[in-house]
Amino acid sequence: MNILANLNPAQREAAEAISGPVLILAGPGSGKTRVITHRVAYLIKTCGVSPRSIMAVTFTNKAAREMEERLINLVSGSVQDLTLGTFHAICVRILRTSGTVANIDPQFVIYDREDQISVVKRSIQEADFDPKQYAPGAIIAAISSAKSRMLSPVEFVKTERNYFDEVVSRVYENYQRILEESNALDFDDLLMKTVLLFRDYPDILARYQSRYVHLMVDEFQDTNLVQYELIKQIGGKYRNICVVGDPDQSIYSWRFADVRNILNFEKDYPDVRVVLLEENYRSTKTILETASCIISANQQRKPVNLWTQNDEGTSTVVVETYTEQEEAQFVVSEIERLVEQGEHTLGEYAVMYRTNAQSRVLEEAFVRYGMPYKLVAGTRFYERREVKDIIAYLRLIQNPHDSVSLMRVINVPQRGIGQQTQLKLAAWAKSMGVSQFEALTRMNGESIDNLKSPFNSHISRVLKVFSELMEELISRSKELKLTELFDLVVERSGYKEYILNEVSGDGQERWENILELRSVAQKDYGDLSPQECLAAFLEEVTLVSDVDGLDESFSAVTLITLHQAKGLEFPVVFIAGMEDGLLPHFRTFDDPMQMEEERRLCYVGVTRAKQHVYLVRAFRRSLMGRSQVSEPSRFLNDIPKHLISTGDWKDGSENAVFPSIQTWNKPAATSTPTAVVSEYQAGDHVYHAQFGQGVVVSCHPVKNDAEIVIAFNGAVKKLLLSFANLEKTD
DNA sequence: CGAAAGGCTCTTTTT
DNA sequence: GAGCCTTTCG
Repeated sequence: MNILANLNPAQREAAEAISGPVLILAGPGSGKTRVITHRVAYLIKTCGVSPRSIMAVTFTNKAAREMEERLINLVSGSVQDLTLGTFHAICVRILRTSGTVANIDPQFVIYDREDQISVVKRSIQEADFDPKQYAPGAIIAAISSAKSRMLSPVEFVKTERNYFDEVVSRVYENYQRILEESNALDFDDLLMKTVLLFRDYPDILARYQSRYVHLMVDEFQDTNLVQYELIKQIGGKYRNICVVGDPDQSIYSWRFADVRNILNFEKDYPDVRVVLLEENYRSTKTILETASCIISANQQRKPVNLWTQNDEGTSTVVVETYTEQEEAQFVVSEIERLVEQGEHTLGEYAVMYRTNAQSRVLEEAFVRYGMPYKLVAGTRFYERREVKDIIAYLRLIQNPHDSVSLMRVINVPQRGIGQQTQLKLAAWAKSMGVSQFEALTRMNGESIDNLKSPFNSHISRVLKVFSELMEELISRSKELKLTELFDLVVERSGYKEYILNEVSGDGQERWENILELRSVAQKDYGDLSPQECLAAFLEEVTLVSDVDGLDESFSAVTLITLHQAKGLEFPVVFIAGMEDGLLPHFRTFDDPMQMEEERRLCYVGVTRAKQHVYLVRAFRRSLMGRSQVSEPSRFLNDIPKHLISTGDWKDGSENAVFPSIQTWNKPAATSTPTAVVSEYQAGDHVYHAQFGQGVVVSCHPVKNDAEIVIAFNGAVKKLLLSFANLEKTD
């Protein structure tokens, strides 16, 4: 059987070009993923290349997982030895296995954004700057920018151009020192340290170069210079490098991704073979034309010729509502209307938006209607306080030098180790030149250079209890299975008791999040040693991307940011918040380059759709508390009138009177008497028409109604009692 | 030391 | 409208 039989000529050319550098410029919906997977399958099956010799880089872990699944089907065999994952995940593996020579302790932990903020704050203070004067975010961005150019603190100093740079360089110096002392790497370090490792140790690079005969990189338009360099290094021997991208979908320049990588690729590899994928298989002609008109207004771009054999399809629907609440109601009721007409199932709808803040109002509407939805990374699971606390304990066990985690949990639950004590501990450790944890272990024993412990006997005892707790956990971690260790941590730290007795009353919910984290730890990590399991678990929870958690096992409307939507497709797409100030975002108004990126973002959104696109906006919207009036998105002006319909719910005139909510709403909310509330109690079994069987977690009155939280199979939902239409069951 | 209360500033997008 | 920080009091 010919693996490439079902590809069109251009796709086949791209898949067959296995030697030398290849650049695939793939428009949206042109079967890019298909080409990549078939290319790998072709290498393995037809050309007899060992999976071990292939590295394929994807943008998210989800994309990697899907590619693996498809490959298993295509090659009907194991692809275990294939190196497949994100740049970050691949670099972690390289650094853990080969980094020791470059002084990288394989037990390193990875600092995420929140950890970075905490380190930057400390760094600002240590540099004697006013922490209120400099936004940690801005400094992190500057440091990240430096690392994306592979500048160490020392090298960064030489590039200083203004006072802010000077501030940054001094903070950067502290920041990097704290990371080193903590045996921690941030996201940028993972990439940069790998490139430096290869640069400084050619023999190690040579090993990887010989192994990876074939390299492939997806979403190449969103790679940064370090990632480019890494590919150049590893592919240096065989030069069989295939990169796939679309400049029109470059939307991560704020993360220092650089589209110029595509141009440079053609320069660095003059013998490159360029393949254009221009036939779109995803969208209707109308959708494709709408998208083309939006993107064509960009100045900095080469024209491309996208086309499709698909039908004309329906008009692009442009809708204006009065407020963002009505916008949300329109979206939900429109979906309901379409579903009732038999147009697609709920899982085939997506609602996209520019900012995460927009999701809340949308979510509320879905809850009120009792319509199932999935919010991609709503209040991101791994960023929740209780989840991060437990992760911090586990990180501390893996790597006791991790000062951010230490400071996070040393007094959670409260152990009487307050801020003053923590500051003293930090200062004492610094004076001895050891990590804070090491200082703790010296509480009673000998101190270095006669630097005696600064604590009184009471505090000393409290600190000793904590350090003994950690030492016990560390020693048990060497023999216990991951879930056993997890349970031990939660019990012995006192965290379980602490969280369940929270005064705020959401202790139960937080505890359930911890149990959910535990279920991740429960998964099969193969036959790794306890230490390796712990490392694998921590790596997984740090490098997850939000879309990775997108659950496709049940049918519900997807709520997602435009950035997260990249690479996905849905039959029906709503883009909410089509307003100047939101899309394009007002922070981009004074920068033409950024403005072009906003346009690309809009293009990405529209091109996700297969059948129908709705562009929705609200006339009035509250932003940061204030209610503001906004103009329609300037991008709407670029869509020719003949592609648009404004829907029949509005009379079309500029000053239309907006229909009252009731015209699209379900029957008005009949207020539920408070007495009914007590009808439901935690533990009751109930039935819901869409979610099925569930158990009541909590129920409390709000205004004339009640908010009821129910655990359904696999998902916990918060519903408004009057809309939920519950049936009590036994 | 810790809990509670009040005041402050933001909010783009994320591996 | 929320999360973070500071202040205040016990």
